[in-house]
Amino acid sequence: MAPDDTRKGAARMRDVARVAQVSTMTVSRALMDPSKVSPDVRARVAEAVSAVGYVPNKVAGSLSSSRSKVIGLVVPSIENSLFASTIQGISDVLRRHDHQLMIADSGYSAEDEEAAIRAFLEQRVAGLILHDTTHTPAAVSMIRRSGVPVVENGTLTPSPLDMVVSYSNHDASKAMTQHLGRLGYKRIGFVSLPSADNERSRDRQRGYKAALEELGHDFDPRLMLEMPPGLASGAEALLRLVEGGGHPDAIFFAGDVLAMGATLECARRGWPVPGKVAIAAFDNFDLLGHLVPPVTTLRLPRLEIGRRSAEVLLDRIQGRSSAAVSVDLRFEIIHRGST
Amino acid sequence: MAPDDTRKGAARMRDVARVAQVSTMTVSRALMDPSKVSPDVRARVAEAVSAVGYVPNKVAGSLSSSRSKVIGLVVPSIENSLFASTIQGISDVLRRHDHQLMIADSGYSAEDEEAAIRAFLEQRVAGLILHDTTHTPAAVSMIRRSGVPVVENGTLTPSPLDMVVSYSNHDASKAMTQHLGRLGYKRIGFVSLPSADNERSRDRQRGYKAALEELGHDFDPRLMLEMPPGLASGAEALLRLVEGGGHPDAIFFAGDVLAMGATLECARRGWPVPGKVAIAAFDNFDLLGHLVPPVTTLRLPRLEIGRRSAEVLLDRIQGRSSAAVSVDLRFEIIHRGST
DNA sequence: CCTGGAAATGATACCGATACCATAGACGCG
DNA sequence: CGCGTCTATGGTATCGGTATCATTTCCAGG
Repeated sequence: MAPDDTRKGAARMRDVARVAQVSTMTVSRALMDPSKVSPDVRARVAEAVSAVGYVPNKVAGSLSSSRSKVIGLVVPSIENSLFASTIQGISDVLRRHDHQLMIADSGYSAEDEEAAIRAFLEQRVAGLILHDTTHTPAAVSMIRRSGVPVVENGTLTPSPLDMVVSYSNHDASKAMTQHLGRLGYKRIGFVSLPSADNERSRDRQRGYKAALEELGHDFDPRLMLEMPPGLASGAEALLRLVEGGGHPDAIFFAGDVLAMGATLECARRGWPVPGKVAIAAFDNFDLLGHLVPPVTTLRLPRLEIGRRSAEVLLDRIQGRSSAAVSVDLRFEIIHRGST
Repeated sequence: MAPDDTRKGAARMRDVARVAQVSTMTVSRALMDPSKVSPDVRARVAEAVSAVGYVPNKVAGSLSSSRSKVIGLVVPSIENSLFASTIQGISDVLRRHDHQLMIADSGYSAEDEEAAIRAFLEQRVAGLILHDTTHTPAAVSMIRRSGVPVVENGTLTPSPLDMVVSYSNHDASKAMTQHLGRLGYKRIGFVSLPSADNERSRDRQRGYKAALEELGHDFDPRLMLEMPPGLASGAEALLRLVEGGGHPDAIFFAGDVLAMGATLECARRGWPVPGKVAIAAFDNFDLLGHLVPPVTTLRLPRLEIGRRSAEVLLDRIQGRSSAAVSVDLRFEIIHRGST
């Protein structure tokens, strides 16, 4: 059967070429870099493209040019809304630069992260953004061999794979603890997520202890707790610390939505905040500002982390930079009624 | 220069083939369908793969086989945590089936949705999941011509592009309104998102009116409002309705976090809920159950929508189904203290 | 012992673009 | 007027796999 216009399936570049009466090479140029083609031809190609309903095949394009416009992102959990802002920031920048975003979640497991990374490398992504800063050895070696640029953004790790964009969890935690100290609180409790596989969590704990030391407070293990994330978990942590013999006059919740759960629990019990106990949070959910009382927290540059991650990655990909990059973004304390 | 083991760049299948002393075709088979090669060869190939650090190139594979394992998802906003559960559900199922997820957001604009769809089709995705049910004509025609299977899941639209997985916004809205009626509320207010480009919002409005009719209540335009999403917006809606002459004794907030903003505003003002006004919500943020008072809301199958969307899409892609699919998922009313 | 067919493997074309180099014409300048 | 140079365009190899068909080997069954 001779090829004709009625063939099934998507139109290919050669169909456009035939209609426009030029070679495929010229069509390719007309689409990639119109300045290299005469206005006349450019118009004929444009016409032919819409006539045949041509949708370029980037798979073939990527293979041929060994370039891709896809970025792979691995977050611990998609459902956790804390990451949503960062993802949005990445997405915004990528869209502006005509790149695509692939997402996978590791479920907080380094093995699943490795699998996700492998899948992305198989897709020959142009770059990777990883939230976590701890990886399996296999993942590290795959990434190294592939030569793909990487941005990590969970915390300002001292030994990055490649580039880092984050804020310092240590400094933020320390700053908030000192803030509480300066407000006159003497027995400052601290609740974080489990630190076992979580460098961020460890950084926050170290920051807390560093601040206590500078404040001249003794560290009291009865005032420190690790809890899984969640509203109920925050409420439970509150009760355990308040009734646990440590007699806290303030508690700093450095983990996902824990502070919210604790504040709501106080409301349910009618405990005055900060009368009974002061509460400070780590995450900047806007909701915290609307609770009664509004909760003191940190403003973390989550959207900015996403944006900058995408930007430094694109810079590297497009050869505008080659140096090691480490971007330390600012955080800020938002003082509110709860402390 | 003769090819040798020290060449730069990623190892290719032919490198594996050389080391394993077989043809590339055999390597391909050993990786794709091990049952088609002898155990001996299978072992040699496996060894060679790790020896050279081979990472298959799916770009080349997709081009050659004209199959892909990438699914494209377009949501109105990534940052909006309501979609996060759905995305998580999709991601979970895709991971189990060895597929990848590409995400784009439309920023609630049909034009941007079209651009995202075009980009996905250029990547030759195997399937599309779209949250919205209204699309530009160009988007519709591109999708049709491409033959790519599509799932829409914003609402149970009567005229889907292809497959639908959702719950009925109309029925859910009606059910909640009737619930309020049965509780004895006589002047039920209703706040939704702008309906102009939003079929979901329109469905909810129609459900509200249908319920009023069945309850024998007259529709009072002073009791109905459209507001943009957001906490502050919910607070404002509350004030406008309460002080607007409609004298509501209950308000049903059928839009993102509006109910939360309203409930928190009541707390700030010391208005008893439901003494001053009862409040019901549409979205099932778990937070709503922890407010004081806990807020009556709907349990919507967000995670399930994601899972089922991915499942029906994969079924179609893998040829296990071809019929039109419309999955109507259940919702549920969670009665709490606010009503 | 011959033959048919299944199992294992290989040779080669091809997927749909882009890279690279060649070529034809136009134009400027000594 | 000849030559170099630049612009616009095309021919062809190639990216790294998979599809298809051919080939070889081996064994069962008559």
